[in-house]
Amino acid sequence: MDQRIAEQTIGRLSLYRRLLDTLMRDCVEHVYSHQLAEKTGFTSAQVRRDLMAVDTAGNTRRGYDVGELIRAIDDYLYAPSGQQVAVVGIGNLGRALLTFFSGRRPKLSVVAGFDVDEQVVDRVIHGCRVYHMDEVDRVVAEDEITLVMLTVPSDAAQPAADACIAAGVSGILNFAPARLKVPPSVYVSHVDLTMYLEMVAFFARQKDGDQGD
Amino acid sequence: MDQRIAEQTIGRLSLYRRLLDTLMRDCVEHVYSHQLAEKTGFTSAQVRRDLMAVDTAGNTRRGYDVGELIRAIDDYLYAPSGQQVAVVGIGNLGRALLTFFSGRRPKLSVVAGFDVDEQVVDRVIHGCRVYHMDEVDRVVAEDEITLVMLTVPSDAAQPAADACIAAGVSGILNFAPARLKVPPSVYVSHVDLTMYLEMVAFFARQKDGDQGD
DNA sequence: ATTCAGTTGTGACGCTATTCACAGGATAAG
DNA sequence: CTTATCCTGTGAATAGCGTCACAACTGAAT
Repeated sequence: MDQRIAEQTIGRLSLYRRLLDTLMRDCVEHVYSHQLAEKTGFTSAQVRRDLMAVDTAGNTRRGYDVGELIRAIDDYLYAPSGQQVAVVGIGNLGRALLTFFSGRRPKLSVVAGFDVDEQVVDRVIHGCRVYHMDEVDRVVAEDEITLVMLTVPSDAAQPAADACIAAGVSGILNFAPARLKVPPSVYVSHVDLTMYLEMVAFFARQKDGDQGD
Repeated sequence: MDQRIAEQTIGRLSLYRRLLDTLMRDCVEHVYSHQLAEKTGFTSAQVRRDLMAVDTAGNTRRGYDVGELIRAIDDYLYAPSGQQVAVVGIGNLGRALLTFFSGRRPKLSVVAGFDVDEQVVDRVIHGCRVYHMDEVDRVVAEDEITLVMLTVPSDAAQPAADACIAAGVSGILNFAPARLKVPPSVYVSHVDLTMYLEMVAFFARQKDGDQGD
């Protein structure tokens, strides 16, 4: 974790990492930067630039060794012991996330859910126990949860985030359509579905207008 | 829809637009760029720069008129008649999106779902009829659907996208962890949940290491 | 041994988005 | 009417990211 690294680079590394899994499964041993570029839609220079961040060295004739590259990206991207994640807000979206992430990435385990609705508290969804928000301090400490995905209604987002931060969470993936204020020691990323849909609507319309290109 | 506009600008305009709704509800009549900046976390210069794209003029003493600004952003961002949206892939995430967008933005109505599973086909979820993928051509034409949200398993993503494009869709919001190849007349945006979570994991860890700032 | 084709790693460059900074303008107060 | 204040709109400067292009290298073929 040496110097300042661009968010975009981390995003692309995560993408390469997933692609490498499929290559590994297909028993591919080596891969060129231009092949990774082809599959991701970036340029080969971009791929090589990104891989400079991780501790690896491509062979100038065979490209990158798939196994070695996976190890290098894993070392760079993931905590050795993994990180535990909770979903806060067990509505439709929260449930979908519990299902989606169940066993998807080995180093990121979703281990708990939180809600305030007695109807879902104490239920087990996809192997995850749902706790009442009142228990967030205890459960976050006990299960060493460092990350939460926040899927509560927008007016509940800030208080819920505050509670999680007080409990010791250091990263929040926020799905509520509200901007969170957090101390500088906490990292927040906003996944704003409404914004994404409006962006697609705008640019799709623009493409329709331009007819092609 | 004049000249080339940055994707980020459109995203921020969508954000300002939503914020303005709450101001309007609170009967606020005028707003300064620095107030919008405060609420969104951008700089006031950024806000003013973004608003240059839309047809509006702030008053140098009172700031922007809230109603006037809403009108200007709406004119710029939305098709006068609105756009119809479909959800393709009615799993947990698809259902969550149907619920989430139900009546959320007046100019973007989710009007249909598609799936291949006979168990969900013909059911009505949150006011949306679910059709079989075989009917995509007919339904897209009849309901004038121009956008889809794609929430199918990753190996079904490309064929599903191709079918939608053939039916006339011009914008795709793809939630499947797969990069889509589409003709240049179609706009695609990838919402890669795994990537977002891994980014949060990385930067949260980095903040933990740095202890603050 | 030599040549050759095709790759990596990276300094230099260029482009685009953001921020700075200030001229010009509106309003309220005196 | 004049002054003081605090805003907007925007040209210019800056920063950040991605691309170019090429030296250095590898291994296969001859």
